[in-house]
Parts: sequence; structure tokens; C-alpha cells
Amino acid sequence: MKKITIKDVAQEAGVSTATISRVLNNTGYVSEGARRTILETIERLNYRPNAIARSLKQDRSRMVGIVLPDMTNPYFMKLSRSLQKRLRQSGLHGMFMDTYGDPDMELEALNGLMMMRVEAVVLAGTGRNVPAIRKMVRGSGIPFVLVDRKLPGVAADLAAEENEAAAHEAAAELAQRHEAIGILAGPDWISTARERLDGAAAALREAGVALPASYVFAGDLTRESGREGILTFLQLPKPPTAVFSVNNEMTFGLYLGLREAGKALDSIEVASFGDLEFSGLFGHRLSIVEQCPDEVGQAAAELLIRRLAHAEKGEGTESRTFVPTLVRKW
Amino acid sequence: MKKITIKDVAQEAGVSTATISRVLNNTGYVSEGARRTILETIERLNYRPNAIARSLKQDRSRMVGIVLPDMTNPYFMKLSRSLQKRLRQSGLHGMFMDTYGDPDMELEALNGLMMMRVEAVVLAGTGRNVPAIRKMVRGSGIPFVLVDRKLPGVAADLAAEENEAAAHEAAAELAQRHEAIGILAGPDWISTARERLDGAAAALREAGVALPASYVFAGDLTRESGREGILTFLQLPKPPTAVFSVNNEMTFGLYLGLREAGKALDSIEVASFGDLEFSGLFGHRLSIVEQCPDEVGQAAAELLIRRLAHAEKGEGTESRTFVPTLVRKW
DNA sequence: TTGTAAGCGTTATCAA
DNA sequence: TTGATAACGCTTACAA
Repeated sequence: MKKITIKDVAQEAGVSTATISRVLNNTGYVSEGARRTILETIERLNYRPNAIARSLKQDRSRMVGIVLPDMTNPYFMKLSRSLQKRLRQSGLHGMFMDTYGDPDMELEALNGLMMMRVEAVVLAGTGRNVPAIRKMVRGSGIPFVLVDRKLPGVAADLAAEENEAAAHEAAAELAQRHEAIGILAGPDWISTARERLDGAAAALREAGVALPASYVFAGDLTRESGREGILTFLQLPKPPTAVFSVNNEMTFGLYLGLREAGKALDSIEVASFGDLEFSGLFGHRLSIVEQCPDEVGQAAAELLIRRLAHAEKGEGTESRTFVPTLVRKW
Repeated sequence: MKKITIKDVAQEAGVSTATISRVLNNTGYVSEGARRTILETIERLNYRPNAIARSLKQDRSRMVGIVLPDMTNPYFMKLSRSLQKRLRQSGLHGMFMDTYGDPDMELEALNGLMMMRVEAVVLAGTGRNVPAIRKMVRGSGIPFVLVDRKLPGVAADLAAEENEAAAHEAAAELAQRHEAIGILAGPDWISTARERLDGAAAALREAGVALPASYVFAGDLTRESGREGILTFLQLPKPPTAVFSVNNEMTFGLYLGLREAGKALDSIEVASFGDLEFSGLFGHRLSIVEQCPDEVGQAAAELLIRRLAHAEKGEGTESRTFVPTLVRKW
């Protein structure tokens, strides 16, 4: 069980470690004979080069940090999957960190990644660490790519969705048939939530639909707060007849709340940013803004790879890729 | 942007690198004065110790490989989350690898992890690399913990669910009311699928319900194959009036298929292993075997930590933790 | 309480 | 075409 190193292989094969290294990395000249013996010895000893030593020597970890608020959320994992797929093609590995949406854990995760000397960071932030992250982006010398969520004043590439336009379109749809429209909103510091609220509110305004404060519920993107939101709306003297929800979890909570209140699931019309699995199955009176996690992940990967390739050429200005979303009417 | 090392800190603080190291690791004696200057210098230079160098020197990567067939599957990610949470408490980081259920990618992932010198591996296998994995477990000298899925003949700890008993219970329930029961099964080499099929088949046998070959559809656990399965059943001269499905994705496909065939979603009674998000919302004539990813993940973590702690004391025999599942009737 | 220096397993430079 | 050998950034005996 003794761990076997390049020296053991060298000894067994009767060559120097330098030669082993050359065949391992296809670098420099190696005679065909030597190459064969070496490969055979490697196989026989079941030798695997130590990536840690290699990283140290080459000053390249070949790792990319991926920092997410919720790894059980399929949206982020679909995004990560397409990202990781592209990274692998470039010989990079993703190091995933789950922040649980908590600012302290986010900072801890980022610090850990800096110590691991990741070559880049992909971040869907909590929105609550902007100054620290800005400093880190400046000081680290590695590229950051923001995904899904923007962070104001952070000079990094971005891959995200067209939140405002899509929310506008979906809310405008509701406005054609309703005069009392509620909005399940999210925290102000999460850019996606804010943009979707802004887009929807603008649509209502343009359609001449009033939006009293009591029709905007400030939730936190969780199922539970969606439930609270609809229950709150239902208490109102004149409850909304339609609701726009800024994310799918809150939409789900909305339905839980309706059921809890003994209302039919189609007793109100709903437009939701983000899909619900069952929408195709039962979806009545439900419009969906379909998101494109795969495209966002791929875009992020492209930005990353490009940035890594041009690392030496100095920073340049940051790029932003927006992927269009699709509004699907039921 | 020059990268700053322990030497820079030593120079700035006017001490040796050894002393820096001592305060960094809280090891050995350091005068209070020195400690303060050093911490201040670290702060000022914004120094972060290089985890790679540390790993190399200490021969401890503090990383655990986590190999999964599908990172977009919430079941596996819930499992991973509780696993990771516990790992972090022990100063370990998870290195996630998605195999897409593909044996070649699985091997590639495992090889990569061995090169990274992970201290342990948590694996939900494809079931198609048993000999190679057995060899790796023997040769690597690091603990493996299998999660969710067993691998025959692989001497490793295991944390999994009570598949057979739960499937038995759920199918017995159906057998009380039906005589024509179909089963949406999975690949034979995935232990969970096989055990659930076995449990269900046994229940039917004991209840005296016939199970002709045409009532067992060999799917692959995907949504698409669930759809195919139900459509195939519906073609039968005498279609089943109830179906037991070995996982939630296939169950979802079943409903898609029903809808496609123009049948009402409650035109047949269904028992499903694994939850569907909407089951609480619409769930009629649907029984669920609720799984416990959190518990499995936690159990895996415990096994891992224990194994790591006793690493020097030789192997010992492998342990298996089974977490009980709950059958929820609608 | 502190410093010196040897290594951890590689890669890369320089000679041979 | 190959081999010595000096790093990479850290930890850790061992001395002082």
C-alpha cells in the first residue's frame, strides 16, 4: 500500500524522472523504446501522477470554483452541468460550493477557493457581499464570471437571462384580462428578483393597471414565502384575480397556499418566472417564463475559457452575455 | 498582482517562515507579540496560505470525491448537501463528479480523483464498472462509501435505503384492489431498481396476483422510458389497472404518457418509489414511497469520518447503514 | 520561543 | 535523446 511516485517508476524502468515526466506530458524527445518501457512500467505499477505536486510546480490548479446559493435547485444544477461539461473539455474541474444563500458561508467559500488557488470563479451570489467580492475580484488576479445574478459594481463577466423583458411580457399578458394583479416579489438585493419585479410593474403601469403596495408581497424566493404571499393576498378586502410570481418556488408555494385556503388551483390566473415540473400536466391558467440554464452555463463557460486564454494580455473590459427567455402561454 | 507567499510575510514581519507556519496552524509556541505582528502582516498583505503546497507537504488533500450519475437530480443533490455539510465540519471539501450514468465517464472521474489524491470517495455507481472499481478500492488504500446503490463484491461501506421492503409494502397496497398490475422497472444492474422490482414482484406473488412478462416494462429510469412504458401497457389487450413505478422520473413519464394517450391522470392507480413534487397538490390515486436523501447523506458522512479516523488501524470489515423509507398513501 | 533546512512529488532548465 | 538538479510553497524535525 506504499504510495508509488515518479521515482519508483524511474527506478523500475531504469531511466530518470525527467524522462518519465516527458512521456507523461508528451513534451520533449523520448525514444520509442524508452517510451514503451515506461508506459509498461506505469501500467504495471499502477502509477498515477500526483496532481497536487503537479499543480504546485506548474502553478496551475486546473480547478474552477463554482459558488451557488442552492445545489438542490435544479435550475442551478442544470446550469452547472453544461458549464462543467465545457470546462472538462479544457481540462478543468469544477469545485462546487453551496452557500445556502448565506453571506457568511459565501465569504467562507470564496476564501477557501482562493486558498485552493482555483484558476477562476463562477458565482451566483447572495447579493450581500458586494464590497468584499469587489475587493476579491481586484486582488485575486483571476477571472470571475457572474451567472444568473448581477452584482452591482463588480467588474466581472456575466451570463444571465433577460429578466426584465420576459417579466414585462408575462405581466402584460395578465394585464389584458385582469385589473387586480398581485406580485410575489423577492429580495431587493437579488438582481433577478428585482429585475423581474421592475419588468412586471412597468408592464402593469403601461397597461393602466394599478399596483397598490398591498398587491406586492416581499418574499424571499422560497416556497414558504410564496405560500405566505398568497394567503396574505387572500386576506385582502379585494384579493387579486391574477398573480405574477418572480420564481418557481414561490409559485409552488402559491399553489400550496391556495389549497390550504380551500381554493381551487385555477381560481386565480398565474404567471410564473421559472417552470414548474407539473405545468405541462395540469397547467391551467398558468403562464410560464421558461428559463435556459443550459445556455447560461454554456455562455459562462465560454466567457471563462476566453478570459483564461487571454489572461496574460491584461484584463480588458468585462463582457456580458444575455440569453433570451421564452414566454410560454398555457 | 505578484503572488504573495509565506516568505513575503516572514520578511515583512521580520521572522522566519517557521514561525508564520506556527501561528497559521496553532502549533508550537509563539510569543504573543510575534503572533500579533504576524497576524497583522498577513492581514495587511492579504496573504492566503497555498492549500496546494500544504496538501503536498502534509500528504492530505482534505478533499473527498463525490461521484454521481446525475447532478441535476434533486435526490442526489439533497443527499450530497447533507453529506457535504457534515464533511465541512471535519474540514473536508467535496469534489463533485457527474458521470451522466455513463461507465466510461465514471472511470474517468474516478481516475481523476485518484490523481487528485482525494482522501475518500463517495460513489453512487453506474453498476457497470464493478471489476475496475473493486480493483481501485483494493489498490487505492482510501475508503470508499457507496451511497444509494450497491455494487456486488465491492468491499466498501454503504449507506442506502430499504428498497425491497418499501417496494413490497407499496405493491401490496395495490394488490389489495387490483388484479392487473404493471411494473415500470429499471436496469437490472442498478441495485435500487432491481431491489424495488424484486420487492414489488414478491408482494404480488404473495397476494396471488399474476405478473405476466408483458406487465413488466424494462425502462432505464428516465422520464422518456416511463412514457414509453405506459404507452406500451396501454396497447395491451388487457392493460393494467394499476402501475408500480420504481422511480419518480418514470412515474412522471407515466403521467406524460397518459396525457398523450388522452387518458385521465387518475384513470389508473399508481404507486411510485420516490416523490413527485406535485403529489401533494393533485395527487389522486397515487401512493408514494418517500425517500430520505438527507439521512442517507448523513449516514454516508458518518461512515466516512469514522473510516478516516481509524485509517491507521487497518481496514476492518465494511459497515452498511440502511435508512427506512416511509410509504405514504394518498 | 525561534530559526535552519530538509523534504513532499512534480516539472523544467541546463548540460551532456 | 537523456540525466542532474533546482525550484514550487509549505510543514516539521532538530538545533539553538
